[in-house]
Amino acid sequence: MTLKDVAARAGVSPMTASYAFTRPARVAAATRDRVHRAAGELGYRPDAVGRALKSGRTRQLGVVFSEHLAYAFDDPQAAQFLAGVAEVCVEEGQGLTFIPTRGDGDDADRVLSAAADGFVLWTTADDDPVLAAVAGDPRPAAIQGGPSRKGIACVTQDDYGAARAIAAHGLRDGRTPVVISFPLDRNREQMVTIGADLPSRVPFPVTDARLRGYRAAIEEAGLSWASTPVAVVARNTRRDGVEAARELAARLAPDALVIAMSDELALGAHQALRETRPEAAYLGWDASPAGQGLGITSVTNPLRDQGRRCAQLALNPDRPTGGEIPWSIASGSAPAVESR
Amino acid sequence: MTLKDVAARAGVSPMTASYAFTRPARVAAATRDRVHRAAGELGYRPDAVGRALKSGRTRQLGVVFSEHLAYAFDDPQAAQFLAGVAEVCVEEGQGLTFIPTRGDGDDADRVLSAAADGFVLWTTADDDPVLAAVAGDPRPAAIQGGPSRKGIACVTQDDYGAARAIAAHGLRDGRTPVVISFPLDRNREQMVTIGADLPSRVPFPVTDARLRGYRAAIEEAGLSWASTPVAVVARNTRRDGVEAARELAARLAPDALVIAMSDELALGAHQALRETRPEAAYLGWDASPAGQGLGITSVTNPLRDQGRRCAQLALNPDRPTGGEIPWSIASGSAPAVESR
DNA sequence: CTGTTAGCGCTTTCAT
DNA sequence: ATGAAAGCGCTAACAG
Repeated sequence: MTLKDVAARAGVSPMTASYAFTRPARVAAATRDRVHRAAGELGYRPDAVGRALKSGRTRQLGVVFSEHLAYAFDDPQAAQFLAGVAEVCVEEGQGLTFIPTRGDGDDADRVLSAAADGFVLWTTADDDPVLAAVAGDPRPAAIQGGPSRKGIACVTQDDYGAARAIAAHGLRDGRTPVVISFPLDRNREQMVTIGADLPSRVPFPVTDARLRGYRAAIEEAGLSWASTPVAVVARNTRRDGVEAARELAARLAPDALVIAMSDELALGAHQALRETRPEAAYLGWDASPAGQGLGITSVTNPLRDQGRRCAQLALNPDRPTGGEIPWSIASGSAPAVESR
Repeated sequence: MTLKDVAARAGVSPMTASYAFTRPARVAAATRDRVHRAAGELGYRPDAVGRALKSGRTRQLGVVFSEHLAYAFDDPQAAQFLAGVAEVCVEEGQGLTFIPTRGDGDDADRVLSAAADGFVLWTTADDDPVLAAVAGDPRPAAIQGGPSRKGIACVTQDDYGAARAIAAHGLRDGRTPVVISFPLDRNREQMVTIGADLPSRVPFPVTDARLRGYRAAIEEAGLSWASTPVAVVARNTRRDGVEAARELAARLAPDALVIAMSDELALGAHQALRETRPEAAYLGWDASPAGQGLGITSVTNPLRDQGRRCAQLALNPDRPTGGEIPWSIASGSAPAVESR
């Protein structure tokens, strides 16, 4: 069932048959119908691989998560982002290919070898080899959250400004802060430390910016960043939030302000501390419905829209970018039963 | 940067260069190193398209959601399923391609034209043309939740038995049931009706089986299925659960049993009715953490594992299937503040 | 409006 | 252990 067979059956050349599918207008209506009928009778479908080889375009957008791929689906924020990417792919008639990375040395090769016309990356570390590989590839690419690189369009919100603003908001009535942070490096080592012992620069740009923002607000509130407890999680899950809160428990004032880098982590902390620290307050990120429902104050983060923008940039790099990613602080209202 | 260039630079034939990558053992170590060095210097990466054309294998698994593709990422259960699929793809060194469907007549062609060696489908309706198309294609395929078709391996739990069991459990102490159901057809029309007015057969097999299970339990409890209110949602989201509950409100006894087909829907109903029907009880499906935390009783549904199985079946159709998908009834514990 | 030519990058014979 | 020939399915460029 190749195009040649269809052409033979329709009594035309393969070229005409090809045009009947790809440029219907270029072929006389009668001929076109004959070709389509022949194709139907033979059960012919154009072959994407042959088409891609000749045309040089795969009509696929490659999506790279430099993590164990399954995590992408476990993280609700990543899922929102992917939903936005998928929307654009559907609108533009493009396919969506996930490029699995395994964390071994071949990841960069795997990405570059992929059958894709452009790439969308989920935020990663400065030293991720995939980043350098994609930056050096001529195909267009966009990344959510950074790091920023020449050759890769960067779509992100002002993490520093938002972190500083939400922490200042949370600290306005004199609470004592603790921080629950995303991982500090690609080893994802879980630990509890203090501000003074953090590295001066974290390779994940989102994490780095948020830490700097929290620090600025804490110091501007007249508190000591150096002695602020910081729990570092391995992954952005509720479970890790629970564990982080448990490990921080000894250092928690009754009126603690738990500053978490995501609603998932804040929700985990809330779950862990509900009983023992009923007066604690929580800051998160992404303003999830669950977080809002439990009274967690959060930074809004339109990840679906960022997914849309990344996909658009990776498909049509020349289109205008669309300006800043907006954010605001959403103060969730605690459920009635808890406001006693 | 084609393989020919690498071969020329390494002073070997293209064949030898090819083998140096695909069958390293078939080439003398010295030659192999020379080829690899030449490739490194030239920045060569094998081209997936050329490879696929000649070998006839794309090393990609195609995933089809016969919905607006973005919904796949909005539904936490679908995300779990995808996480399982992705895990297997990473383990097997396969790529993962989403095949977007648009709901138009070309979906079947799009799926069959895709560059994929096998297909994984998310549960769909009996009359979905994609189903027939994939069944008629020689490539292996697996579907979660059915419908079952020759040529497509079906991975599903016993929805009828589980629905009957959980409904019987919920009805054991005399509550009055209402049902919140997934859509009844591909139009996804939202509505409120009663058991008597439901079609005798729903084209979505999962929905059909669960409705039949609920009906059996309700009738076995001596209640009237015909007069049981049934709200039908358009999509499996919390928001739709809220709306369904609001529309049912007038028909709700104080001690109502809200039988929802998912935890998402049950959570929405719980949110809508918390204030006005504090004594109501809720049944869901999938035993999500959020549902368990709010005391929703639910059927466990290992969707991640089903994703793994589907991927394995679509990649290695000869491997053993692995037996039944287990389920049990998980009774969430309501938070302390509500158990008064 | 339709056909001819040529070749995209790679790998499966089969020979050396 | 290596190479030569051939072609996977399709379409850009150019004729006719």
